[in-house]
Formats: sequence, C-alpha cells, structure tokens
Amino acid sequence: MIEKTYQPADIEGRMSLVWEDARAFRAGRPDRRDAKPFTIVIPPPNVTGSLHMGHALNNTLQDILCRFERMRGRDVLWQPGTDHAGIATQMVVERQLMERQQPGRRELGRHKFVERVWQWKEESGGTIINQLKRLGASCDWSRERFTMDEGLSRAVVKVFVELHRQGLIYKDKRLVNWDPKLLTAISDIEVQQIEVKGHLWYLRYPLEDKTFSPDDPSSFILVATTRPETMLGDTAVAVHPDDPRYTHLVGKYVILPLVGRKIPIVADTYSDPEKGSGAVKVTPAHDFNDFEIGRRHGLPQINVFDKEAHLALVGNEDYLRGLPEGSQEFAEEFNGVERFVARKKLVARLEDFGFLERIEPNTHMVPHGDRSGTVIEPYLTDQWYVDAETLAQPAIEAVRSGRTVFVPKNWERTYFEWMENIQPWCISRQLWWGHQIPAWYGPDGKVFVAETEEEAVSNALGYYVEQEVITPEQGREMALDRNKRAGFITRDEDVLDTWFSSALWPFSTLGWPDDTPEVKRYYPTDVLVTGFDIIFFWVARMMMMGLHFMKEAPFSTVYMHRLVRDEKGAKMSKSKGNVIDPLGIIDEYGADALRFTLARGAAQGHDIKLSSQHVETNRNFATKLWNACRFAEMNDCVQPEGFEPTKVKDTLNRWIAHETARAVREVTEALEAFRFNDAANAIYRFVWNVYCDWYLELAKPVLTGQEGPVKTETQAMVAWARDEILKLLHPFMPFITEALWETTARRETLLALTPWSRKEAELTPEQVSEITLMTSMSASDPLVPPVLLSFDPSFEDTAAEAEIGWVVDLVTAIRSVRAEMNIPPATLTPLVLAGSSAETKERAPRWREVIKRLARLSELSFADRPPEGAVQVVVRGEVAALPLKGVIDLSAERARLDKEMAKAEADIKRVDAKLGNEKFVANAPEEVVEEEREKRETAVARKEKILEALERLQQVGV
RNA sequence: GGGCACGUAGCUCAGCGGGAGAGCACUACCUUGACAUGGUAGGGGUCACAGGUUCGAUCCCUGUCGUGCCCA
Repeated sequence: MIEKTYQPADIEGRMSLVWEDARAFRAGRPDRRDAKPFTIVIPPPNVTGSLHMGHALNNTLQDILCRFERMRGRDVLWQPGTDHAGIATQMVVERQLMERQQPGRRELGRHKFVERVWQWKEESGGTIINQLKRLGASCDWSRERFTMDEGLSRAVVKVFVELHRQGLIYKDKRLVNWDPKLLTAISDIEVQQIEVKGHLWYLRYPLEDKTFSPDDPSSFILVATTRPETMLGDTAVAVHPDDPRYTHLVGKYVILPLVGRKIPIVADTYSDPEKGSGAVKVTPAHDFNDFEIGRRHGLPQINVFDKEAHLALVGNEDYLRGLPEGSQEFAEEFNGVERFVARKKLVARLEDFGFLERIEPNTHMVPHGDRSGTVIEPYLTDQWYVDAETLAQPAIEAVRSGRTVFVPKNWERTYFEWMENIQPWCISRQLWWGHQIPAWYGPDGKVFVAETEEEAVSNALGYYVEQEVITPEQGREMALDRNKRAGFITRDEDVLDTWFSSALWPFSTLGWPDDTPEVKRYYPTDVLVTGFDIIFFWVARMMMMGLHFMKEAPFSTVYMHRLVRDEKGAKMSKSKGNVIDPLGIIDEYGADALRFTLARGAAQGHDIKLSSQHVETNRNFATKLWNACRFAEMNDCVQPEGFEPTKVKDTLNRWIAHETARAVREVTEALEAFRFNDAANAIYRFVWNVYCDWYLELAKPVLTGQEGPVKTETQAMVAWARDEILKLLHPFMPFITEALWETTARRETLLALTPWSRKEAELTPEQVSEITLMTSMSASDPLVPPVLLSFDPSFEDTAAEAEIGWVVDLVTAIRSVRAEMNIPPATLTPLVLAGSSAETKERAPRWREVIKRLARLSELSFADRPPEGAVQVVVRGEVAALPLKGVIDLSAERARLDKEMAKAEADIKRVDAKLGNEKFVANAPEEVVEEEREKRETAVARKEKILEALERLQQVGV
C-alpha cells in the first residue's frame, strides 16, 4: 500500500538500507561477469570537507550516469574515497589542539602529531562520505579509498622513485610561491590572484657618478614599485632598450638608497615605457619577472626575508657583500621587521632623505594563498619539481587525437592553453601530514632516492665507503643501527603535494602498482565528471600520470559542469552568507527533489542558479508521481504474467505505448550526450503532461467502468507505463522510484538493477541492420548519440496518435472557449459536432464519456449544420458547436470570432508573402514549400469556418 | 592585454536557418471520486543594438554596447 502522502524522509533512509543489504552497487557482481565495465572515479573530496552544493551537483551527475549505465547492464564501478588534503588537514588539527589548549604541533613533534592527525581522521574523516550517501550516491562503498592508505602510499613512492630515475623529478633552487603563514611552498594553481587597492611608490635612485639632489633630475633615475620593501634586495634597475629617455644611462650604475649597494642599469624589454616611470627596480630573489631578468643579465639574487617574511639582514652574506662602512647599523635596525611594517618604515626613511618622489594609488593583482589567505611571497628555496612539460606532451596528444574528449568541447582550448605553457610543478611541501619524500641525504648533501629506507641507506653507505668517507666497518655498523647513522644520513623532511597522490587516483585506487584484476578490468575509466575550476588540478595531472604509468589516458570523456550559484546568480560564499546547505535542502524537500533540480539546471556551459523555490517545484513533481502511482494502485492496475505491451489493441493504450517509447528515446539520447537538463525535462513533461494529464484522465472511464477485456488491458497498460516511468526517472530520483517500485508490485530485482528500456530484441533484422549502420556512423563522433538505439518502432502508431490527438484538441478547444465565454464550470453544455467526417462520426462515440467529463458537457450529438446562435470552434478542420443561445453574450462571441478571423487572415497573409516570392519557391527545399502550401490550406479552411460562424451570428441579429 | 562564455516573457533558462517555448511568478475560475505539494484557462517578448550572407536570420558572419569567468 502506498502511503497517502509523500514524505521523503520516511523513504530515503529505508531505501539506502535496501541497496546496502542487496550490495546493489558493488562492482564485479557475479551476474555481470561478462558485462562491459563502466567506471567513474569520484574526484576525491577533501577529508576535512563537508558536502556543499558543488559536491551535490558533481555527485548527482556522476550518480545519474552510474545508475543509467547500471540499468543498461554495465558492470559499474563508481570508485569513492577522499584525499588527505595536506595543508587543510594539518590546519584543522592544529586549530583543534589550540582550542583544547593542548600541546601544539612543534611541542608534540612530528611522530606524535601525525598520530594525532590519524586519530582525527578516524573520528571525523567520514563526514562527507556519509553525506554523499544521503544524496543517494551509488558508489561501491566497499572499495572506499584514502590517499594516505597503505596501497596508495606505495603507488606514490613508486611513482616518485621512477620519475626521479627517469630524470622527470628533480631538485632545484628556484623562486617558489611561499606561504609565510603556513611556512610552506605551494604550487602555482594554489595561488589566487586577488585585486588589491595598493600604491605605486616612485623612488629616486641616485646615479653613481653624480651628486644626488632631489631637485636635479639628472642626478638620479626614477623607479616605480608596488613593493618598496623589496628594494633591499635590488640588484639592478631595468629600462626598455628603445626608451630614448634612458638609453644614455644603460651600463651606468646607481647607488641603492639607504643600503649603499652599487647596482647596474640594464636594458631589458620587460620594462614597459608606458608604465610608471619606465624604469623598474630588479629584485631577482623576490619577484618572478625579476628572477627572469636577473637570469638574462647574470645578476646576483639577494634574499632579504626569512621564512616568515621578516627582514633577515644581520649575518646575511648575500645582503652584506660589498656594502660600504656603516651598513651594519642599518641592517641591525631593520633586522627581524615584518614585511608590511618594514614597508612603512622604509618609505618613511626614504622620504626623510629625499628618495621618495611621490605615491600614486594603484590597483593591481596580488597573489594570495588559497588556504591561508595570506599574501604569497616569491621566495628562493630548494624544492622538488616534476618536469611537467615532458609529461604534458602525451597528455596534449591524447586530447588532440580524440582519445580523450571534453564535454563541452570548448574546454579543450583551455586545456591546451595551459598544457602548452605548463611550468615545472613544485611538489614538495614543508608539512608533516602527507607522503614524506623518499629521499635521503648524506653529509655532503648528496641525495639518494629509493622506495625503502633500507635500499636508500645501503646505496648511500656503499657510496661513502667507496669514496672513503667512512670505513667499510663504519658502514656495516650504520647499516644495522639506525641510531649510529643518525646525523650522517638523514631523510628529507618534506612531504608531497596532495595532488601528487590524487593524480594517481584512477589507477592507485584499483590496486596499482600491484598487478590486480581490477586494474585490468576497470582502467581506463569511462568518464570524469568535474567542475571546470579544477581542470588544472585534476584533469591535467591525472592525464599526465595516467599516460606515463599506464600508457593509456585515464578516461575517455571529461564532462565539465559549472558552478552552482544562489538565486540571484551570486557565487555562494561564507563571507556573503548566501550559502545554501544541501543537507538542509534534503531535510526539507528530500534528496530526490534536490537532485532533480540540479539535473534540470545542468545545461552545458551554464552556471546553475538555485533557489529553494525550484526545489519545491520538483518536490511537487515527486508528489505528483506519488499520487499517480496511488491512483494506479487504487484501480488495481497490475501487469499480468507475460503481458506484452506491443500487443495491446485499444487505441488509448497503443497511444501511451507510442508516447512512452518516445520518452524513452528522448531520455536515453539526452543522457548519452550528457544533456542532463534535456533528459530531466523530457521525463518531467512525460510524467506530468502526458501520463497524468491525458492518459490517466482518458483512462478513467474505462478503469471505473465495467469489467472486460479493455479494462483489463488498460489496467495492465497503466501499470506498464508507470513502471517505464519509474525506470526512466530512477537515475534522477532514485529514492522515490525505488520505494514505489517496491510497493507497487512483486519484483524480482531492485529497480536499481532492473534493465533500462531497450527494445532492440524486438526489432526485425532489417531494422537492426539499419540501426547498426547508423550507430557505427555516429560512433566516430562520441558526441553524436546513436539515434535509434533505444527506439522501438513496434510502438509507433500514427493512427492512435491522430485519434487521441483529436480528443485532446477537442477538449482543449472547448475548455478554452468556455473560459473565454465565462461559462461557470458547474454549467454543463451540450456539444454539437457539425458536418463531421465519417472518421469523426466513427471516433466520437468511443470517446463520448471522456469528452463529456473533461469538457463538462451535458450531451454530445451530430448535426449537418451548427444550431443557430451557437458558439463555434474549429478543431482539426471541423466545427464543434456549443448551442448557448441565451446563456452567453453573443456580442462577446462576435468579438472572439473577429479575433480568430484576424489570426487566420494574418496566417494566410504571411504564407502568401512567402509563396508569392518566386525565389522562395525556386530555392527553398521542396518539403518546406509543400509545408507552406499545407499551412495555407489549413488556414483558408479555418477562415471559411469562422466566416460561416460569423454569418450565422449575423442571422440572429448580432 | 589574451582567451572563453553569455545578453530570448517579471525571474531562471531551453531553442539555434523556415509558424517565438518551458518552469516559476502573475491574473481569473474550480474543494470534479490520485493529487490544493492539485486542476482549468489566460495575459505577457520589435529573441541587446547595427550591418552582412541568404528566397528567408532569434539562430550563421562582422562590428558595437553590456555582463560574467579564466589567464597574464
């Protein structure tokens, strides 16, 4: 029995258990041993995360694909899991320690701290996984993985060692994006450029051979800078080689104000004559562009900051080298000053001595760490890098050749753009939580990379014995005793970027580097579903690693969805306070309603604007379905054993078969092309505007009438179409459909495992070959869906469509005219079909009861001519008359007919204009011209009927 | 500055060479025996602007204006 009201909360929890008990989502079910696999790896959410709308969308779309393919018989593996989120997790645990006033990270020491993080992970790391379950995600939860798992960690080490051996991972001293708050390097894409209202400071740098005076422009060169505090590390001034203002100064020297260092003026095209003064200070150790200039001109790099971005001048050899007497005092004064404080103090000091010319407001982009929010400092350090450029080549090729396809396709351009200009990927992080780099150093700094400590140590000791740094005896002792070698051989302290391990996710989760059956069966995966904002984090890196280690691209299709915004179109953010919590929405309207809303909004290339009102609409849709199923149940609608929908006789039943087949086709084709919105809208329309509004309404007289073969057939067909609906809707609304499936009949399988409606088996051999041809034609382009794959011509029935179409049009026309004439619904009117064709005379009696009920008629009769003073409408070229003389206002009817008349005449006029154009008749395709002629005929016939009606009205004297 | 989108009904968006569509909102009416989380009907748009291609342009091309995003 279906409950009277639909309450999502009642069914969602229960259905989750049903699926779990049946192990419905397990990959590799024995009954699908011979099935083609379908694999999606989840973009692993951050272990510290909780479900936000972006996750809800991302996972809804993945789930729709997985459930769809599962129903189509594939052996589906949807691989779930989380990543360890190095920085984020470390921050969460550190904050927790602070809040609880427990010893901090440094006090605990590395080992104890990492233990603490694991403890946190066990307690709180499952949050988002449980939230995904509430959304209905049909992942194979038994295979859940975590990037710090033993197996995945082995994959990381192996990849690191292998790439290092191949020279694709190396250590280098370069400028990195340094986060002075978190004290770690981060990669380019973890940096966000934020527009900041800053200033441009114009500084006078005195020329070496002149006597400096602020009033004498020939005694200095004016430089403009957004970061005056970095001047302490300046090693040159650059001007454009073609800038006539400065050509005479190139090759000369300036004396760095306050510091006293003598630095050259160089010519470099980086300097923009249009910007600032046209001369820029060059600080190779603190600016990426300056670093390049420095390399071009062989300039020294002087780092003036410590790790926390405080000035580090005392004892800084690079800084002090070549400075005049007395600079020690200045260094001591400014040593240890924080960068922004230093800026203020330095500007004031420069001003005191006449070195500051002016300050202009200047809005510019400033790099910020996406985790800490602090201003990133370009900082010169030793870090590990991946040679991304080399790895990118096959990844570019895979997309160019079409082995991996982006949907929508225009993302490929963005992908190429980035891949072709890719920079070395900095992968080391100065953190404790993560995969520690498998590199060990000897006393001279020589590095030994190996998969295990034993191997690295033995390599190292062998080397130093050979070099006679230690004796063989010492080597043996150190090999055996960790304590003896401490201080001699030390491990790299740093860990790897989290995305390094995420890049391996499509194969590490399957058991690689072991030679597992899962790797063979499920790699490469089919689709990656992800937001465009992480195309570089995810797609690019997984492509590189997958191709390098597996020799095959990790996925054949990359579907990029867009952002979920609030109802006004603003990006959701905590600071704006416009975040819509998916779990709150699920509590209020149900997961099905949320999912359906997201799917209906997921048009390719568009952000989704979400409001709770939309969700409410779709909850109402679920209610509508619920009640339709109740109606079927109340009318004992069941499919008898061996029922054959293709064999039904009754016109109405043949019609719904026809319409259902069309819906199946629409939904299937849309899903195959990743047009989630079209698929969802097609099923919405079918359920509400076809099945509920017309089929059930038209079937009511039969269902409530006497027993008989037609009634039995209709009951079966109502149930059949309902089951088709449940199947079509299941990928979108899994909970309600599974619950209704369970309640409405005795079922052999869960709906989640029930075959999708495909009817190829029932086709004739000729039809099959035609379909095969079309499918193979479109197979070359994966974006073109195989058109006929799910369409069953045996359901096609144009006669049924014509007949039911006539009923629908007639009822609609009468309703419309009644509303226009203000006839109260309670008033039943007679209907006279005037001058009907034999076809209509034959049809009408079959639909008499239905038409009378739906159009609120007292009787339905035929006549050669419409009665005097009757309201007349034209339906499919024939007149239907409502004899309402005395009931309605005849002048209102006249006005209505005049309006109709004008419409018909306008139609004729437009068509005539076309047909009168010789060029149109000559150039337009034959079908189009023919269509226009038909249009004209219909319009003319219509006009004649209206004209007759008007004449009749005249006779009554209106 | 470079790239990618987008300007269609009050709102959110489909459509993308031959009669302007949906959902929501709005208006009127309806407690009809699945459903008021419902039913029926209705109003509302020179498809941003200007050119061009075409027999024909909301749709293709060019430009202008406006909006958003990404990268410098």
